[in-house]
Amino acid sequence: MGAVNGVKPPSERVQRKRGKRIQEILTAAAELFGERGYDAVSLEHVAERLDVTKGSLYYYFSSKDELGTAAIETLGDEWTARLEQLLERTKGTPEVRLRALIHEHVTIAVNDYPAALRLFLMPREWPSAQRERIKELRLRHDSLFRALIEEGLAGGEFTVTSIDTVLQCMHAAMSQAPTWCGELPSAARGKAVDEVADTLMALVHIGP
Amino acid sequence: MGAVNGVKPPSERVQRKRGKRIQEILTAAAELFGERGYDAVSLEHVAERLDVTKGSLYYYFSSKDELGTAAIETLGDEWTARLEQLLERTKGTPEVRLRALIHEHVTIAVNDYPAALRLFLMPREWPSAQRERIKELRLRHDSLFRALIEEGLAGGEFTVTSIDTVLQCMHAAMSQAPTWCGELPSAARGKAVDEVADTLMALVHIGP
DNA sequence: ACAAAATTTGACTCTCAAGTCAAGAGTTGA
DNA sequence: TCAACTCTTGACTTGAGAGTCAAATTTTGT
Repeated sequence: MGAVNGVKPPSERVQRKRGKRIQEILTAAAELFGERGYDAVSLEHVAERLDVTKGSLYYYFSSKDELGTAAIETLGDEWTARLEQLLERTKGTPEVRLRALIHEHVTIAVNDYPAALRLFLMPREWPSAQRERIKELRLRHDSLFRALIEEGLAGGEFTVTSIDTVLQCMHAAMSQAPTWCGELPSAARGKAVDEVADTLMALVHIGP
Repeated sequence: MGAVNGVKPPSERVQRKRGKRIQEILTAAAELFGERGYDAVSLEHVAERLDVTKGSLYYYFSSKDELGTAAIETLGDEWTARLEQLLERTKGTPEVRLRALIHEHVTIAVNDYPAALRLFLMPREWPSAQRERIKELRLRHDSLFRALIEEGLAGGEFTVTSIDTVLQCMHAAMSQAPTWCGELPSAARGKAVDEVADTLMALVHIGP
């Protein structure tokens, strides 16, 4: 009864090539979305950066939303990986490590993806089909911060009113940072990022 | 030499009426932009809310950007006025007053204009012609917070690394609040807003 | 009541970006 | 080499929203 599948599967080599192409597209798209935001980037922009035409993109992705979601996922993975690496090479108290994490996160945002964070913070911009996926990404990312804060709380180094609220405030501030640090002359940026990190550390040290 | 102005100026009553109409339009537009953001609202939406057609809006404003800027101005004025009123009726230490200010600000954002704050925070969304105007609005608004913080610093109640950074972080967090508080069942919102206020107060009490 | 002025309408144009697709170019493997 | 498959092209359709405008409607002042 099962119909015999009449078409050959593509060879492995061809599949690998396809996978590579998809990665190239996702990287280009992630960069653009991260620089200018989802709505502001058209598929022609993405195609242009790759020196192809829009039509090709539709050969790999069936819609802008599908490409967009996949690209954000790529971006999120890379970002999280960089933060994890940072944590691996940073030893010390939760205080020291949390500060380093914040600093790295803001640095990535300011230097590499000035518009990326609002993609994660604002589900409003996304078609509802992709919301859940975005939330998951956000959660994984959040967990790096959360784990450190919990560790600090357990050790009595940190105090907070509500850990969720602290996380939300922290992320909000870090997401906004590119907007204001981006305007600064690059000489002043380093200092600005440091100040953000110092200031945000206050969130886990409630009152006198 | 001066050419005689051959056209009658409209009567005062007519002018007042025109002014009122403009206010109606601005109010409707400010509500919509505040709820859904600038790009997501078309002039047809605005017109629909007023039970007229798009064409009428162009009788009063020459472009969407002009209407948009004016509407944001209206919204900003109203918002600032509410905050000023709050301060008038709240006496006490800078600590008490700053907390009340934050609380009120977040409450307005969450209840009335969930998408409004990003219009102020993200110059990116605006055509460059309007940027400066928006920044001024933001500045006036900021000054309420800044004044209180400076007062607290002078009195030795507060400590900060950088007052500008604190303000930026505070605004970023308050702007984000509607996104996450909005998802909560309305019973939990009050508590959430309180926690945001408590948490943000930590920003002006830099640690031990 | 009526002419002039103010306002509103709705049909129109323009532009931009998403999405489609048949035909052509390039690759692969026998 | 050649047939089948993979990929790319560019011209196309479609839809949404900004902006225009002459004509119709409503308001105003006399």
